[in-house]
Amino acid sequence: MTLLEFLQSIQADLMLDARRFNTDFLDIAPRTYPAGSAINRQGDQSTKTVIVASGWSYISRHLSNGTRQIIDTPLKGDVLGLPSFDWGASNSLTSVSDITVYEVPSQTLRKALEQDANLGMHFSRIAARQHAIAVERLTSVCRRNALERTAHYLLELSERLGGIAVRRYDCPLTQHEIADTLGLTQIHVNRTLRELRERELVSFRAGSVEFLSRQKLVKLAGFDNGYLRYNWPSQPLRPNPAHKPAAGQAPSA
Amino acid sequence: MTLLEFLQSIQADLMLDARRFNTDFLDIAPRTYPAGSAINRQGDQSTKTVIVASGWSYISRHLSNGTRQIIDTPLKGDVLGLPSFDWGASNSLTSVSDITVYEVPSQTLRKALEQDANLGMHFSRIAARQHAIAVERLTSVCRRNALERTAHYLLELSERLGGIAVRRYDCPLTQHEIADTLGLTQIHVNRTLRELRERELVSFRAGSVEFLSRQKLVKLAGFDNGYLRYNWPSQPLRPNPAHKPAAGQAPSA
DNA sequence: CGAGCATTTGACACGTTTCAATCTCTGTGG
DNA sequence: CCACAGAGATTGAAACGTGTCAAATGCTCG
Repeated sequence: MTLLEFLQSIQADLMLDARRFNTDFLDIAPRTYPAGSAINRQGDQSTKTVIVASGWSYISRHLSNGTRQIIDTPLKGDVLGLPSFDWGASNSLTSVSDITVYEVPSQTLRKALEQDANLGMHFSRIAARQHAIAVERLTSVCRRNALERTAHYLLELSERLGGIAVRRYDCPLTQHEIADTLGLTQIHVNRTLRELRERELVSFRAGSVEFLSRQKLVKLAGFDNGYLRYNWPSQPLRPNPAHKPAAGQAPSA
Repeated sequence: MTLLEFLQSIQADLMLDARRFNTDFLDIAPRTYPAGSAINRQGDQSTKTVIVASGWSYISRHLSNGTRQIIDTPLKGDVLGLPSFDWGASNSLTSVSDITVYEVPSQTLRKALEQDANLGMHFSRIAARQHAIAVERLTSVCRRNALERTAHYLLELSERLGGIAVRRYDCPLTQHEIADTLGLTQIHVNRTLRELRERELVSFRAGSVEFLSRQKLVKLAGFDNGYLRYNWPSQPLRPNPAHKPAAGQAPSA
């Protein structure tokens, strides 16, 4: 199996058990960390790319004033530390639950990139999506209040986990971690979640997120899932029957 | 001249007059827009990549609630609409001053990418830097107050314009545009700029930014320019004498 | 000279933070 | 089996930063 096929399979079908794949010959090691591990620390000179197989974690940056900002919570299929992204040096990766990741040495990636032009395009799409997520969060933090922002975030997580059909999902993030993600305080996240619950929009209690009225929530948050779509090219560099443009999800907003 | 050489030259030496280059045979058209033009509109199905040669502009996103968020103010040498980045559809590009850009058709880019493996790496580095800028802004907006945030932004612009040696620069952005960039109101940007001036840190009046005490400003903002460095690989895919890792700037913080 | 846009200033309102407790779990040791 | 500790969640009251509203000033261009 090529690295490209591996990436495509882990990302195309989120229901698959990642361990089904024989990745030995790819020089990719699946590795498990317990909850609360520092998989990468800001400042590390790491030279590996990490692909999330299962579990929750967060990417964070620590500021000189003592605070931290959570950049994103990568989910199954997300790729961290793309080639040329000097990622490990400036970001920490901490597991929230037990987590399984594939760690790809830079050398392996370099070779694979030389051999397969489509792989570069694939990484480019992944990078584009991650950038779109960061830009959407920036927009959210600047232009939406706490209620809209939290609603938007919970909707984004649901779509990234499995699409618009998801009615509820487990989320092990603490209110403090959500606060550090959305630029709020833990206390205000608490009040905001209460209001979302009292308005019968979403309920987030005991690690379980349940949508009560997804439609109203989408409207409140001004949520448009377009930015989460992988932008498959209409014509791959070489024939590639695996993916068509139509593979994207239908908009929910 | 190859596209890669063109990109390298326009980005390596910001002092060069971009019009010196003969770009005809690259199928790259230099094009000038007057101030206030909509070079790209959110929703356009554009299939071109834009390289900024000179002038100021901003990338913005419009929300359903009527507000807008300015994502970035690209400067000379910045590249917009990288391949796979479904950029034009979700972002607007508006000129603030008269601006000259190179517009590269997707087809040209596609061919160039197939011919030169280093070009893909080059774009990857550009994408990484843009992502780092977005992440730093997200961090800034979430964890710095108006004073620190504005200070940080003015420092970032100076470094992107010419490095730490820049004592003053012209900036045609209005307070309203800066507000839409930093997640503030125009009125509060005004108050903040006044305080920065009264504290004798930076002066921003009549389109001119002048550093009064860059050292104190860096400290106030918690500014570390590491995220602005292009992450040149230690070993390019093929020998490439033009760039070495040491080509980066020295940290200022 | 006046229109239009950007800037500047003041007073007040509001959203979010800060501070201080209390409450609810869950796991652990006596 | 219960007491306890510790982490997370919840609530209230007050403080603070930024937004909102309103108006005046300055600048530039026809």
